[in-house]
Amino acid sequence: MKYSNQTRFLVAVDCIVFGFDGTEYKLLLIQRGFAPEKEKWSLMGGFVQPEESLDEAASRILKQLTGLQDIYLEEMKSFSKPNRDPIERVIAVTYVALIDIKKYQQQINDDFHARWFPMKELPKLIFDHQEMVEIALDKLRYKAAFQPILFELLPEKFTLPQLQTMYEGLYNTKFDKRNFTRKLLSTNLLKKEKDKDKLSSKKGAFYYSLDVKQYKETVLTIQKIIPLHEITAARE
Amino acid sequence: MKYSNQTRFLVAVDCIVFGFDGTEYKLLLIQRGFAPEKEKWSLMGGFVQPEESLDEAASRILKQLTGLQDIYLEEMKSFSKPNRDPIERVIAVTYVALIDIKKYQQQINDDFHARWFPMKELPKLIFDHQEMVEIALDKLRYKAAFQPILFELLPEKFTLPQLQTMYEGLYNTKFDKRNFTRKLLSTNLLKKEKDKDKLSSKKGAFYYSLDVKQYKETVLTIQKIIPLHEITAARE
DNA sequence: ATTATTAGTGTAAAAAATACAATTAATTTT
DNA sequence: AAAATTAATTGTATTTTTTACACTAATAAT
Repeated sequence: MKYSNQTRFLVAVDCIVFGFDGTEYKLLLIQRGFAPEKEKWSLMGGFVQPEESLDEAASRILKQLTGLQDIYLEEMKSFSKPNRDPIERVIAVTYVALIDIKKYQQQINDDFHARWFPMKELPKLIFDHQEMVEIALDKLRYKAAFQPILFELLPEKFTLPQLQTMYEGLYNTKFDKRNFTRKLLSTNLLKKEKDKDKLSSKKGAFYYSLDVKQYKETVLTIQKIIPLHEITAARE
Repeated sequence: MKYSNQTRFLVAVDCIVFGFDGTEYKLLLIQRGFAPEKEKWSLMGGFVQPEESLDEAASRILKQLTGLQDIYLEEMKSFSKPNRDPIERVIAVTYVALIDIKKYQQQINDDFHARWFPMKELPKLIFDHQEMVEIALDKLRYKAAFQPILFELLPEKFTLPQLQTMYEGLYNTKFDKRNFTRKLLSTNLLKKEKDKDKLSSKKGAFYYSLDVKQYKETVLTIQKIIPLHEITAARE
């Protein structure tokens, strides 16, 4: 027994993978391996398979691309204009992933020709992928203003100046460092380590790490991390 | 030219339609007209058609159900477990709509047997529709804490006590009325009318209306309407 | 030893949020 | 007509949060 007389569609998942290298935000792109638009830069995506949910499809695709599992991954929005793919109608559901660039290993499988691009130097992307990235970035700004999700971008140990650079980069602004660190420390998510990062200054900056227990308790809690007027454009 | 060897799927849109009658929140449900689960209560949904986007499909479905156009409607989340529909795999994308109950006309087409149910007296719903509603409600709580979207639920003219009841109902709490009205008036979204609603009290409460110009400028702006500790669960 | 560079820190003022209760307007009852 | 009832309306003082602002500390390079 089936639903008869209804059209069936190709459904794809496209992953918008953001990274942060301590200085700037980057986006992970691949060179598309098949026509149309072969060799053009593209988000990592793939067709949904018969026995997997969309979440599972997104995890599978991300694992293929990065070799990583258990990374931050969240459904964002569907893209479904009938002619968005010139070959055939494809309904795309996008997912946003946040990963620590340093954890990323160019995988077993280098078939994808994946590359990190600084957000300010993105190449032309296929189809509506540019729009997907823009919306994803806006939503990330919105979300990160209330929930401490940007920690997903950081390595185990990071410094307060790195943390601040990360937030300043997302909102394209400068924060006063006394007020910023006071705010972030007041979340109780940070544990001060004993050693310092000496790479970026003579004095060296103490490392901090995420208090994972606190984080798990708090990540779903709403906090005002960033002044609301910094959030400008699209949002959920 | 087509993408060969890929499985195609039925894609449906399901609409979670919230209303508020001045006292309590309600959900618009229909009795499903075909098997399986014929006659059971269900969200209003339908299959995506070949030449429409998902947004267009949602608008079409909502128009069929309510007779209304140009109502608040936003994509929420996909639901895609392979066996969520016992007949055949269907990937559902949900939309949330907010409508003024008083504008709703039981349509030309009464075929759907649509009915408003108080949120606290929902019947058993088919498939995963109950989960959809729960998630939608959580996301509405989140969103309404920052953007003045609940006005979509109100008629042209409403009173401050009604407004407060609406917010208190969503967050299942009580607000101090001096503080609450001060907060809402400070948004500059409200215009005081000359007449009063005499239905719910002897003294009568002045009507207010939405300043539509201000609203259009402000609706995408983030404001802290509700204390953050009132927001508990799911969010975008 | 001096210089250069970035990390780290405290306080006062302003703004926002909260706690709190008496008065007013109109209808209903006596 | 007076009294009682009911819900709407209104202000202030206190606490909390946010903002503005500048000097000292540590180390490497010269």
